[in-house]
Amino acid sequence: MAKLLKPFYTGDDVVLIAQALLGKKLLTQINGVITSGYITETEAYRGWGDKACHASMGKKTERNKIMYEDGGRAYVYLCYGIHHLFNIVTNSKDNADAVLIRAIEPAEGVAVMLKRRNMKEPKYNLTSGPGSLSKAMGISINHSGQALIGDTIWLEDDGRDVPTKQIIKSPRVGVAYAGADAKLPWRFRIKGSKWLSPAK
DNA sequence: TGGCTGATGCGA
DNA sequence: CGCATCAGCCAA
Repeated sequence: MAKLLKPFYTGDDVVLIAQALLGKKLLTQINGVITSGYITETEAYRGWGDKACHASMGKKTERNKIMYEDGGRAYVYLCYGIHHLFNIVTNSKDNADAVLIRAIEPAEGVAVMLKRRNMKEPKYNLTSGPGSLSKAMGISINHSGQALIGDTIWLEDDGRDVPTKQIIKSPRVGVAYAGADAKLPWRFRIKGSKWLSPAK
C-alpha cells in the first residue's frame, strides 16, 4: 500500500526505527517476480558508541562504507562466508546506523521462496533467521547500496499495528565480543509470532 | 549438537 | 600477502 519513503529512514533514533519496522511489509522484485513478507524481528545497530556495530568507533572499510551514507539504503554483507544478511541503513550521512532484519512472516510469492530455499512445503523456518530470509527473498550482496525507494527492494506500511506492549525486547544475537554493549536490549520481536528466529 | 563455509580485514 | 575471524544454517 503506502511505500515507506526517505523521511522514515533518515530519523536519528535507530532504536525507535527498529521497533517501527515491526509489522511493516518487505518486498523484493527480482527478475519480475515479487516476494514479500511482514517483518517480525529486527535488531538495531548504532555507529556511534555501539561496539557491536560494524561501523563502531568510526571504523570504515570497503564493506561497511555504505552505512555512512544517508538512510534508506540496503546494506548486505556476507557472514560466515555463506549467509547474506540484509540491513537497512538509517539516519543521516556519517551517522552509521543500521537495522538488521532477522525474520519475516511470508506473504506473497511463497512458492518462489520455497524454490530458492530448496524446500518443498512452507515451514516456520522458511524466513526465520537473517540468512534464511535473504535467500528466500532473493537478496544478495549485489544489492548492497541499493536504494529502498525504488522497485527492486522496498518497504510498505500495510496498516499492521504493533503496539509497544506486543514487542519483546532482548539482547542481540552473537555479539558477545561487544563487551557491555552486548547487553543492550536492541533485539525486537513481535510477541506470539511463530515466524521468529530461535530464541536464545 | 557440531561441522561446514569463504569473504573480510586484520597483522606481518 | 596469509590466515584467523565470524551478527548462521543444516544434516544428523
